[in-house]
Amino acid sequence: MTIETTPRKQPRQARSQATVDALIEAVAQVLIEHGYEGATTARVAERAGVSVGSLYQYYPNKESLIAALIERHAGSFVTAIDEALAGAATASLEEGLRAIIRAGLDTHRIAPALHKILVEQVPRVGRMAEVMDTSRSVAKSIERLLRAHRERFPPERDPALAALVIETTLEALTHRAVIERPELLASGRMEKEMYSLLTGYLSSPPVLDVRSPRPRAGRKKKAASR
Amino acid sequence: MTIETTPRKQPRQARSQATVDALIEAVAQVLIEHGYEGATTARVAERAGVSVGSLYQYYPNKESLIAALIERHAGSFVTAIDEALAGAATASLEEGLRAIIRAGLDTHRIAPALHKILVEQVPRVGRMAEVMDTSRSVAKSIERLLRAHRERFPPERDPALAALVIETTLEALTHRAVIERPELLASGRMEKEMYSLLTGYLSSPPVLDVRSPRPRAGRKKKAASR
Amino acid sequence: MTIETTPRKQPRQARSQATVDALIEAVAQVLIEHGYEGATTARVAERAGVSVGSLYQYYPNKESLIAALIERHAGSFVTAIDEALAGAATASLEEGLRAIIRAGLDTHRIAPALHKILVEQVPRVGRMAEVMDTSRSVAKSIERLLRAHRERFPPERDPALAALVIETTLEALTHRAVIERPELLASGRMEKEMYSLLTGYLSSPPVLDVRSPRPRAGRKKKAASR
Amino acid sequence: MTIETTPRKQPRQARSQATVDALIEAVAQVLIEHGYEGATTARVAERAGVSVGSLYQYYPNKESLIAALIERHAGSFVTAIDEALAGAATASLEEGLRAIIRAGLDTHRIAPALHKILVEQVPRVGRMAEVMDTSRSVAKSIERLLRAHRERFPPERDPALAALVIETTLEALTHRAVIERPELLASGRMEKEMYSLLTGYLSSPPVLDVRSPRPRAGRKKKAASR
DNA sequence: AATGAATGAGTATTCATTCAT
DNA sequence: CATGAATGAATACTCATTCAT
Repeated sequence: MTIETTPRKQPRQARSQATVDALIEAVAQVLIEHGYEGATTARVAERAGVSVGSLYQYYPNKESLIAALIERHAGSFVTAIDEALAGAATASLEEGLRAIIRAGLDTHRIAPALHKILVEQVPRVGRMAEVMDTSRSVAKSIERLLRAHRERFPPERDPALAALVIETTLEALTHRAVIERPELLASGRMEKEMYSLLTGYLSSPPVLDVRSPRPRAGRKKKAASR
Repeated sequence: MTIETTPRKQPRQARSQATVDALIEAVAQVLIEHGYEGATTARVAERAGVSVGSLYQYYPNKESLIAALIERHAGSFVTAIDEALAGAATASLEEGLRAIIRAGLDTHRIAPALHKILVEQVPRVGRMAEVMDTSRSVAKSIERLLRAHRERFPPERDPALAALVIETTLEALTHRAVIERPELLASGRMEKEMYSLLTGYLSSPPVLDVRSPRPRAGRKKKAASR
Repeated sequence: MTIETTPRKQPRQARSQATVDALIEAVAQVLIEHGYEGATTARVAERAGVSVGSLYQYYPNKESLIAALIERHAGSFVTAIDEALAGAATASLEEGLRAIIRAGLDTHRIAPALHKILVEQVPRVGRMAEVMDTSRSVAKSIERLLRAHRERFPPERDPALAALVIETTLEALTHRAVIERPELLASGRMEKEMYSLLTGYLSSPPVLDVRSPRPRAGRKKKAASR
Repeated sequence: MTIETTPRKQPRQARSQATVDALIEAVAQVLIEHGYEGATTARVAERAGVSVGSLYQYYPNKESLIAALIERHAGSFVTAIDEALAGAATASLEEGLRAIIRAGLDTHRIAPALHKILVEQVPRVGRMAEVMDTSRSVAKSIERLLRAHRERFPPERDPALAALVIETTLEALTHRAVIERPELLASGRMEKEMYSLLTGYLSSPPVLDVRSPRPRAGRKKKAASR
């Protein structure tokens, strides 16, 4: 009696595909217009120009419908990152970081309103939690980038952890900018800050002990005072 | 005809105060156990050991009840940060950063499960959006810290923007750690990474132009290659 | 954000029409059995043999459902009056009056119990107030009748005012008879009194001054003493 | 287990009486301001400046409270009519009618807003039905007036029935004027129409048979053509 | 007597989901 | 395959009434 959350059928006919597309497009629109609470199946179906019955023909429940929408967006995001890295992989670490930053910002620039809703209102529960989690995949890509430039970091640096940190911060900054400070996106300032943050982070030596800072901890102070 | 979201009455009798406390405690528990959607007023009232009627005697609607819970938590967070900075204000920039990091992590360590729910499931809509927004206040505090050490940064650095970046990243990293990688918290590794991130960011010179990186951009490379 | 009170959708399938009919019939019955306060949507739906959901598929709220019932009755009443007058328009004033009286009584004879509830318990508020107000329309019809026989009245008589008086009194008398003295209806006595009241009223000269009746105000006394 | 609807105690102390008065005054105000549905016991108590508990000290339930209000108003109305007739009893029939008309209008002029609510919104159910029925008493008074001038009517005229008709029409016209056409009250026009209606009615001979009107029914036509 | 906190049955309304046509 | 009518469990919220203080 577990709830199905995967699409019900792989539409093979053109008409079916059109319906599926219309539905996804419709959820997006309805989500933007009415918010998560206001996104009823009836409204989505109506907006898609099909009947509720048809909606359920392709998606077993509301969750799966929204999941599909998210999946598509998340997917395009992951793809963008990967492509960016693929293109820049051979290049320098800096090129790679820039590529990631730009890919992230670009993807979010497409449908900021939708992203806002997705981030702010859609509950990260059940299937949705999984689907919304592009982080792991993106983090993996970043980790790969870092490992490709292993010689640039001291051996104490854990690439997986650094990748997690980078992914998390980039995502958070992108969302905040998209949602609250779009002008920082347009002007390119956010991009600069992100770049500065990442290069600073990666060049900064791993902290040995944060808890008991020795008064004259030479290295740390120096690093910070530069 | 706007919806009231502020508590309904200031309880004057001791009995009332107990009811209010029980309610807040109950929402927290129910939220953790049943998630946002499952947090019905009936359940909360039952858990609090009072009647639904009593719930509505003090909170005009479900939203205001949850908002009250959030407010309390958010409040304690902001307070913690401010106290941390107050204590460290006279000290070095580094002390200040450490204090902020630790205050953030400490606050979230108290009720990570609740925080998870709050962050992942509670829709940032209406009143909730406001109440959940501690960022602005915290960012202000951070900005103050940065300005107090203005001589440490090149003039191009905008303290307000830097504060926004710091606040955003710290919050995101804290949440991620709390939610997905508690062991990073326990081991203190996350704390180190955060510190490294911030010091690196602040010591890294503001990027002049990200878009057209000149092949042999001496300074940047150097900074990054450290 | 005003409350909708008009029916939600025009049923297109035969099944729908049946549901709508069943609902209207059900409200009437429930109203009679349980009174206005006892007429819950659940009860109505149950009596109609449909689910609450179906009720709300056709009526956006309880008010609109009851309004629909009233509208139907009121409509049939207005129609009856108009038909009565249409048929009697060419005839004498007396024929017209008789027709109106009878139409009113006849309509109310159909469902006196329902009328009782409607008159006594349904609050004349919002939409209901409008819908219940057949008076204006009926008064207009009466006015038309009076004007058609203008030569029968002294010029001081204001047909609009007279129509209002006639409409009001007929309605009140009908209701009272229906509710408290059904035997007066059955015996035809009420009909006679109404006729007598109207003809007396219309033949009586408009009073010139009620406030300071001169002791031997010839005309008035005479008129009254007849 | 029948519901009590009579006041709970006869207050003997001055303070009690003040509370009772305040409560009655408060229901009236609340009724006017918020309508019947909006007249909650809490609101009434608050407006009266006492606690809900106190309200229930004097009235066993909401119904009895409103009933008390109605009773007071109705009582003053009946009293007014009776006094009017007592004073005019010895005088002519016309004087009596005028006195009744005026008494009715005067009473309603005092608190038209409250009357509107009472008539339109308060459900005539249970105790309320009784209390609202001043008609019987007033009709009795009118009947007495008519009998006192028995010689003025043909023996076929049933004084009880005529009284019922008069009472009903006067009440209805008064309410309508109060509610919808206050200007007719102010100008005195309604008073004239009422007088005209009553004298016309009483002077018009009882109709013998309404159903088969003889084409040349001399008397009736004459009466009407006046 | 007075207070006002507490009660909880009761109600309107929504919306994901099903299924006969 | 599509439709949209029908379902009914679930939920927020109200308010008359009680009763401990």
